[in-house]
Amino acid sequence: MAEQIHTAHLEALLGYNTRRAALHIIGAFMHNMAPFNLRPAEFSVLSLIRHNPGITSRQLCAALSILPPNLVVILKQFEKRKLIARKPHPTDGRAIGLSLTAQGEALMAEAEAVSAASDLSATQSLTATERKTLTRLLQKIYLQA
Amino acid sequence: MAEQIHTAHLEALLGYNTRRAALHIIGAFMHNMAPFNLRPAEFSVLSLIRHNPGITSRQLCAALSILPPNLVVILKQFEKRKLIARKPHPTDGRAIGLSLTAQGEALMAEAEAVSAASDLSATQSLTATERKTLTRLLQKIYLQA
DNA sequence: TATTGTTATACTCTATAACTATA
DNA sequence: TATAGTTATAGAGTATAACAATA
Repeated sequence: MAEQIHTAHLEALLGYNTRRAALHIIGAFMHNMAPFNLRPAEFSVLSLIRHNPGITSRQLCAALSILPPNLVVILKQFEKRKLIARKPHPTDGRAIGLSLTAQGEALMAEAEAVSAASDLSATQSLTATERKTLTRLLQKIYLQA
Repeated sequence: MAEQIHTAHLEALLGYNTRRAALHIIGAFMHNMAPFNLRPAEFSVLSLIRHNPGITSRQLCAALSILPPNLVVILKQFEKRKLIARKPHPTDGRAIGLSLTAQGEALMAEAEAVSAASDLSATQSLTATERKTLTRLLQKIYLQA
């Protein structure tokens, strides 16, 4: 019962290690973002809108691998919270350009600072160089193919 | 509309990068494991039972961060598929020791080979050295604290 | 005909409360 | 009283099908 469990075989898999590390970092993220009432997907949507004013739903879905029906729910809540504004797209009558309200901008200025601090805190066992190396290798995986 | 979306701010977050990479690798894993009818959590449970015969539910939950009620469902299906056997624990009457049946052993011998191949294929943009470095850094994150 | 945004809905994953039997 | 295992259920997260408006 008090025996040591052998996990070496699982720990040889990059899928297992990546998932465990992601859960660790994102767990801290969710805890630190709770005061802002933002979950990971919601934060990333607002962040992309902030740095790409006028972005459309379709572009958000493509960039974040979110399915359109699920984004609709997120944007609806943001509008209710007065964090985003919808403006007709200049050239495409079907599309709608998204941008942050002053309130959304204020929220995200704080939230992005907290997210960076949370990231550092959750990976404080790494040196700055190791963080940079890790970032490069992870992006090599999902930005290829 | 055809504008380039700026994702630099998100890509500076380790949480974002780790999650995207995990989704990439685990997507391949699920695709390759479909013939075995094993999803990620199910595979890891069977793998731990295989390399730790006699392991208990509680030990599985602790090692894999699975909540007991969710493990019950998984084990019930495994028993229906005749992949695992339950034997009373030698010293603790409350606990039950888990082990693979011959059928479960045969399935996992194949499944673990496929999982390793899937892992390599999903990270083929990395060199062997980079994979080793990545594994070390990821484990440093979630095995600490 | 293809695409943007939307609705409704289903399925999976994860989490909580409460129970039983053994320690 | 504490722990191992279980039941039932609720909540997120993710997925598919089908539609209206515009290109």
